[in-house]
Amino acid sequence: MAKTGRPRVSSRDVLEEAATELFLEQGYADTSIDDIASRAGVSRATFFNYFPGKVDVLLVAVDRALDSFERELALGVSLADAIRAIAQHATRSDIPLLVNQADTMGAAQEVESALATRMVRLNQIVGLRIAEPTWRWAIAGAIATGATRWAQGGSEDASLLEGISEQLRSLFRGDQADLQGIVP
Amino acid sequence: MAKTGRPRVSSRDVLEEAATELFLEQGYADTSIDDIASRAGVSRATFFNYFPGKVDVLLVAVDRALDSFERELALGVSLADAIRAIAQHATRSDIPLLVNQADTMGAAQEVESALATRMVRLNQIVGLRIAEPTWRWAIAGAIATGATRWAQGGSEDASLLEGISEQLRSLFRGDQADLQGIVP
DNA sequence: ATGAGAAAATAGACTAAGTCTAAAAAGTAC
DNA sequence: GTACTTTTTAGACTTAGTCTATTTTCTCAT
Repeated sequence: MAKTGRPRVSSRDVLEEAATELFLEQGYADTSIDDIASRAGVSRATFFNYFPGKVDVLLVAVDRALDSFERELALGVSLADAIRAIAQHATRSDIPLLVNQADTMGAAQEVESALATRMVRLNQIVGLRIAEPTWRWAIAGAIATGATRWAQGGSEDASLLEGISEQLRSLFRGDQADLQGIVP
Repeated sequence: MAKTGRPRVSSRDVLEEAATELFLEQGYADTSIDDIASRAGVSRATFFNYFPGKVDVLLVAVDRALDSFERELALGVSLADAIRAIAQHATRSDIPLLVNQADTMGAAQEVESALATRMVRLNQIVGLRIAEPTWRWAIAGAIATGATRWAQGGSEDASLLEGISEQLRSLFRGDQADLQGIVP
C-alpha cells in the first residue's frame, strides 16, 4: 500500500496465527500480549499497531464481516442483497477457532463480552434499514443465530445464506400464535 | 444478615453515591477506583468487596432487574407475569444517571460494552421460556427497547409496563408486510 | 470480663492491559 | 548522500483486577 517508508515486517496474519497457537496451548487468560508478540517475533508495541486489544485477535473474521455488511448497506444495497454478499464472502475456515474452541481456551468470559458488543453493533447496522427497534433486534438475532449455527454445524453442505434465511423465515410464519399470550 | 462478625462500615449505596458524584464531576474515564474508594471513605480493596468492577457501579439497577427477572422465571412464573413483576418494581429514580448522562460522563465506550453484555444476558433469560432463538432476540429486544424508552422519556405518565407491551404488540401486528422482502 | 470465633476491612504486593512519547530502523525518491 | 516517510521499538506510566495475609470490630459463650 505504501510505496515509501519502512516496510512492514509483520502483519495481522502473523500475529493472529501466533495468538491462536498460544491460546490453544495455554488458554486465553494465561496468554499475555507479551507472549503473543514475542512468539510473532515482534515487540509488544507492534501488537497494538495491529490490534486494539487481545480479544480482537479472535474476532477478525467477525469484524471483517460486520465492516463489509455496514459498507454494503451504506452504499444503498438492499438488506437481502447485503446479507447475500457477506454470506457468499464468508469462508468456513475463518470462524472455527472462535466458535468451536472458545471454551476450550477458557475464554468464555472475555469472548462472550466481546461478542456481545458485536451483537449490539450488528443491531445498529441493521438499523440502517429497519426503523422499528424491536424488529431490528429480531432481524439481528436471526442473522446472528443463523451464522452461529452455520459456524458450529459440522455439515459442510448447509450454506450460511440458507441458515440465515431459515431464521428469517421463522419470523414470518405462524409461530406467533404461541407467543400472543406473552404480551402483559 | 450476619448476626456475628464485624459490621459493615460501608455499603453499596455509599460507594454508588460516591462514584456517581465523581463520574459527573470528572467523567467516567478520569475517575479511578481509588478516587471512588477514598471519597467513600473506604479502602480500594473494599470497593472490590462490593463491586466486581468500575462499570458495574453504573448498572446496579439493571442487574437487580435482571436478577429478579431470572428468579421469577426460574420459579415458574409466566413470561407476561415476570415482565409485570419487574415493571412494577422498577422505580424511575433507579435509572436516570445511566441512561440520561452516560455520554455526559464520557463513558460511551465502556458503558455501551457493559450494556451489551446485559443485553445478551437478557436474551439468555428470555430463553428460559422462548425456545426459538430468533424470537428470543425479538422479545429481548422489545423488553430492552421498551425499558430504554421509558427510562429516557421525561413523561412520568407512561408506565414501563405499557412501554414494553407496546413494543411486544408491534411484533404481532401487520408490520411484517414491509419486511417480507428482506429474506434473501 | 474475657477469650473464641466470625465477618468485614485493609495493607500491600503483583500481573497485565492499555496509553503515550520519543527515538531508532529501514526503506524510497531524487 | 540527503531528505522524507512509515514502521517498529523502547520504555515509562497509569490503572484494573487478583490474591494473600493481617488487622479490626463485632457477638456469643463461659
